[in-house]
Amino acid sequence: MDPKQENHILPKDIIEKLFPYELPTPEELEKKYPPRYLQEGAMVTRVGPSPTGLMHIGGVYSALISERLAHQTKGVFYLRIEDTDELRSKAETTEVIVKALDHFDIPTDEGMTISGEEKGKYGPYTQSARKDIYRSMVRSLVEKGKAYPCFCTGEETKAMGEEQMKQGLRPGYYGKWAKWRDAAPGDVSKELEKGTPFVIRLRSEGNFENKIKVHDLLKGDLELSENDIDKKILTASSGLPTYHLAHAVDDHFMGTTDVIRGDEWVSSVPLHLQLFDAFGWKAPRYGHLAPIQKMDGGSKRKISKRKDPEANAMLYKDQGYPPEAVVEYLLNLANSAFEDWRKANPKKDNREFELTLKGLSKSNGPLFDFVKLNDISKDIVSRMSADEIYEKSMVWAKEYDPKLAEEMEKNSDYTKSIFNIERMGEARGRKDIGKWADMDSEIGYFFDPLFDEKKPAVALSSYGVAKEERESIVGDFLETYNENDTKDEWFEKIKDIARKFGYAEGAKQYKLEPEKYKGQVGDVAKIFRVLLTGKTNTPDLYSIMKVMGKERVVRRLKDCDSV
RNA sequence: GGCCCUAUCGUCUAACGGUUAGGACGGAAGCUUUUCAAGCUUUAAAUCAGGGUUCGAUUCCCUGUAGGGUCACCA
Repeated sequence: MDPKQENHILPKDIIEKLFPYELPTPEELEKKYPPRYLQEGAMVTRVGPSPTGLMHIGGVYSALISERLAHQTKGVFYLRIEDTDELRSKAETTEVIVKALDHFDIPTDEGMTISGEEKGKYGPYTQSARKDIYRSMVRSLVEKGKAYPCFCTGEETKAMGEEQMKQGLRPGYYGKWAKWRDAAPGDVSKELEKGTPFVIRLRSEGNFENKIKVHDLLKGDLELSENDIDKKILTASSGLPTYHLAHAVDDHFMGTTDVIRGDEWVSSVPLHLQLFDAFGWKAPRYGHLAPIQKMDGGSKRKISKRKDPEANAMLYKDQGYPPEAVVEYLLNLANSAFEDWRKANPKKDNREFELTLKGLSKSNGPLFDFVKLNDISKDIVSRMSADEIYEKSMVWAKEYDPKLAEEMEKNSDYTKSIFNIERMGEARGRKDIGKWADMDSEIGYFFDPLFDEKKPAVALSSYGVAKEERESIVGDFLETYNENDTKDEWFEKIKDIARKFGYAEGAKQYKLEPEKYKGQVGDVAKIFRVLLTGKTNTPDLYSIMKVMGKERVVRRLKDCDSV
């Protein structure tokens, strides 16, 4: 042992008082959590959210990347609940996290499950249940003189930081500011006697002037200063570790090989390396992800749990985005080659896309783009069958739009034929529904009770046609309307009406000689469309009439008198 | 403010030091037996600025500028 360090080792009896617990020894822990036997190249990754009641979309993003990397290499992906913040953690909200991962189909091999039980041999997977492990490891550090107790109060350290700032110094517990670093054992005893609360700090041997080279999986080679701050690693009274210690201890005993985490940890890497080194462990590889950002006023900023609803992963469920749409959007952010892959393999499961470390984009923080998400989502829905849409949207509607769900359920065959419009026999359907929350506006009018609610909107729609003319047009149509007409026959009748009332029978003729006509056949069709649906943009009108059935069509058209 | 990282169309991003700087979303235009959507065709749109190094720089170096991160607690 380094003789210099030996001088700082506290007497045994003091260490006993520091840790008056029955604790496992590090050797016992090593035995209990042996190395994992995995094939060469297998990655062990994890996601470590804190249970604050919300799952952040960024958490889903890093979980997704971690999960894909692990499973593509036949490794292990696990969930660890990081609830070491007593004030903010709410135990019951672990469920939120588990459900979110389940919703986005990000399967975990170990950790808390949806049934509320833990699986895996490296548990417990909740940090608050691992206090003895942290205490044991911190004690071993103290025994080696690599950590020590500090009795400063929060106010004291705060005041110290302010003083340092005032003097233009780097704030932090280091150098001569590290009051308890070399305290005499007697002073320590005295405080212990008094029962002064204390924390354990790492005795840093680093020098801020020294640079270390770190290879980041995502950012490449980085040059960082050594850590010289005696960081707090354990709150003695609660036995709870700080993130830093918990990270080192847990990721070591749980066998993590690759840590994918947020950007905000980059500057802590030297500390973490120091910690692994102090324990004599091999550090994992690190990959730091830039945060997803949004535009706020004129500048970019990280999307925040508190201010931005879109930060909440469950928002996307509430809105009825198919989970795979969100996943594919995130995959695309992670690696833009995904887009090309998807184009080349429209039908494949996105799991077949290989997310390589090399391909991960070195983004500096992408802006969340809802327009793009919508496009991806519409594409995914357009590839679903009518039955699939029915099933999935039903699950959503039951929770979020009971009225719509009721109608859909009562009229299931009718609803499916609605979804089949411009979908039957096509490779892909209309690209109009992006999220289930769109359903009410996109197809709600098919159901009489929902259509009735929209009537005021129908009345407001401008037809561009005088009421009398509109009524004669509708009257003419009803005289010859036969619901068994083929599309061509049906369209001929519409054209007849158009001609009769002075409209061009096609857009082309109208464009050639606009002065000769009142409008074109599309304007005539629009009258029927608005009367039937309350909208100016809908799927193919002929199909709509077919699906609605004669009775409903006639009723709604006749209704035009009252509109 | 110190330190670290980053800088390509509006957005997400490609491009061994040699490309007409590519793609996607969005925009615009056109085509299509009715609207809307899709589809197809076309199109506008970018290397932050200034200095180097080099035959040649989006790419390497320096400076500036801008953005992000971090520096008390929390994770």
